[in-house]
Amino acid sequence: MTKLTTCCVQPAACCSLDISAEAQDRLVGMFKALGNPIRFEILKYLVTHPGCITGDLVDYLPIAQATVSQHLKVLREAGWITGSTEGPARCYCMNTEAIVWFRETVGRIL
Amino acid sequence: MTKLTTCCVQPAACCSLDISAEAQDRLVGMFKALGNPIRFEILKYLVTHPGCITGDLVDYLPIAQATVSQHLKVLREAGWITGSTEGPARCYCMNTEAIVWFRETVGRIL
DNA sequence: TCCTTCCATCGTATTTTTACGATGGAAAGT
DNA sequence: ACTTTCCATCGTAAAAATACGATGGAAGGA
Repeated sequence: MTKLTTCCVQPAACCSLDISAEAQDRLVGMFKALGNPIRFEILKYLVTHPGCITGDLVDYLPIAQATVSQHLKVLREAGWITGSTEGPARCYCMNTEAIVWFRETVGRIL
Repeated sequence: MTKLTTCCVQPAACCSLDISAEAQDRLVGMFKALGNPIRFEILKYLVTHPGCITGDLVDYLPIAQATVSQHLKVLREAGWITGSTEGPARCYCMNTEAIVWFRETVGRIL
């Protein structure tokens, strides 16, 4: 291994990189899900409009309903949001626990 | 706007969502770049092997040299890492400033 | 100068993502 | 029971990401 340390500082002592394979998969999935402008916009919208339904997002976003649903599914599967049935509609919220976990995990390994 | 707040809690007072369009683009780009298992592995490797060269990563990762270079470019353009020429080789390091910015921004808006 | 090492970029094939319209299921109102 | 509303899913087209081998440029050693 060639090691050249003249070009950058050593990592801080806090960086342990102690992460299980499962946690890493989960984390990468969360990164991937938010690495899309529309999905980021959805999460932003949910911050200011907690409990809104799919139709609200369809009205707000410049894309078709089917596409919004698809993005919501990605965010749900990545754990960023939760959806619950409210009569005929579907109510979406941020998953606060997941967000806390994300922040803590990123803070721990990076 | 239909608002159903029975299904989730209100957002914390800390969540301002105050982010410029440029910052949002940068943030989404950083999310996107790390939303790939290989690139996450690269960043992890750089934490424990700061200042390593491309060849080290090529030896470590199960993919071709051209692909490693491509991933390094993505991480560089997203701001996660910096590369400097060290003779014929190329030395890579995490971009500490960018990581701090990422952590702070995520903490502020989510 | 010539050769070797190191690695970024090009061209391209394959896979994945993103987007849409169409369809249908579930729930509420008539 | 019928209709309407709401939205997830299906099928598919287009765009983007990912992977590879091949090529060539830049730097150092022989």
